[in-house]
Amino acid sequence: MDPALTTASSALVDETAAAIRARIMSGEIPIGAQLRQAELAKKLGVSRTPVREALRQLQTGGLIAVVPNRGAVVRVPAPWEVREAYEVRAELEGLACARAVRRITRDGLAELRLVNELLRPGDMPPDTASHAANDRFHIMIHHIAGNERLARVIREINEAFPRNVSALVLHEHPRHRDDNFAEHERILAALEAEDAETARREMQAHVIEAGEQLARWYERRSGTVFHGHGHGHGHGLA
Amino acid sequence: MDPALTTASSALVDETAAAIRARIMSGEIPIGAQLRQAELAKKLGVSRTPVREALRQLQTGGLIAVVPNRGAVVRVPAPWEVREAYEVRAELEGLACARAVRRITRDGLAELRLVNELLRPGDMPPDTASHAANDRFHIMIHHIAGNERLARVIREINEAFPRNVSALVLHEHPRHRDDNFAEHERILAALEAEDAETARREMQAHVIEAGEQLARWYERRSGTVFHGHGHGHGHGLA
DNA sequence: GGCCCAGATTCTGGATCCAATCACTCTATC
DNA sequence: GATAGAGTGATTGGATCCAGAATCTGGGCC
Repeated sequence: MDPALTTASSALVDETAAAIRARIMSGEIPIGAQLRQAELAKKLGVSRTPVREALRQLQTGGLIAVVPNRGAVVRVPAPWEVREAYEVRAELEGLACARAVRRITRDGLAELRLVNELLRPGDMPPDTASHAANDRFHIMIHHIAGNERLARVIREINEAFPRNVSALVLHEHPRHRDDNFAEHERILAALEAEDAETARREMQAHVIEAGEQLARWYERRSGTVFHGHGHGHGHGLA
Repeated sequence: MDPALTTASSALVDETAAAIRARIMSGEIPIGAQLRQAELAKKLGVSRTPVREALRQLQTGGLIAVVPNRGAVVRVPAPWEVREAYEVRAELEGLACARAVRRITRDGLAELRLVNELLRPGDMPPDTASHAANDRFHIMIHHIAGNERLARVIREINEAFPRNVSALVLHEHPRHRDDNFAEHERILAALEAEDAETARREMQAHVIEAGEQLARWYERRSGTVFHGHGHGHGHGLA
């Protein structure tokens, strides 16, 4: 990638941070769960020091919250936070799309279509693989846009919310998958037509819609689930 | 502010990070300088542990680069990095402006004008105070926009580049100050006219222009200065 | 029977210790 | 005289130690 932005660091902390982030993203460590340093250290086979620095990194990213003398917890996003973040993301993904129109090649467009075909309704059962394809569709556009900072900021926003929830939302109703696919198709059409403004608008609407679904999920969750009383129930680290 | 996004953490590391960041931002620690943990710890009156975690935080922000086993240095931004970052920032500040149009009050507008008056050409000599006023002008708009995530992302982008350089650029030529003031005036006019699209466009152009000036400064620097703070052939010293 | 206070346990956060890595220097050889 | 190599010094990174804070439990009191 880019040697300037790729802060290599000391490997161990970055690997530790990546490992913890992955477990949160996959839902293995659920939102609201306590992150005990000693437990993570033992599980990952390192001492507490790298774990502490890794947690600090994740805290900066906003994925977890560290309260003084009380440790770290996986943040439970409030619905308004999701809407705020996705409004920002929509603007940025719109920009990425507008830039991509001027830079995309025929091969790139074909590849993009290929990825989106994986999301065509009816083709496959709702699983995590199709959600990965969904991510890849967006990431490919960021790459085509050719602005590393832009891609990085979007990625940082996404990393503030566990992906398993997004996957859940995408698949909880067939309607969502159908809409998602159709929106992607409209974006592809605008890219092919080299219509930057339409591409931007379609992508913005697409992201806002996804954010709204996600926000509604968190709304339902806060309405139905007692978030609290988490005194050492299984932690889920296996 | 917001208890959810304000990751309070353990105070000491955050204070340490803020202190180091401030020294870099002010130019007291120049770009390219080595950041030795023991030295910083002694200077700040803490042990190396909080310093290490603070450096990790700053690394995540992109202000410094940490190379394994070789310590941290204040990053020297490449011109293309500045242009990339400011293109993203322009988009986001444009969004902030568009949102602000729909939310600003008469009092808010008056306050904004007052701050910008501090930047009127001829009123004061080029010093850091006027650059602080410049920052405040933008931050006030972010606040009025009422999207904390948006404000935070913009702030994070700004914190990737030392502010003293921005101040330097703003004042290195009277022309820059004049342009800067005039652009702010156009933004204010659009805000007062409740013309969201014009406000957005003016702010975008304003930020892009500032980014271009900053990028040019780094271009000149890399052309004239040995970057590497060269002890390359200095073995005969002392 | 419920509430409040005190002690003990657990965990985080700061400091210190030690090993490993890297840079720099001095020397020996070509 | 220049270059390659070994040795030494400095600095980072990982592990351990210790103190402070919070929580949980148990007992006493109302």
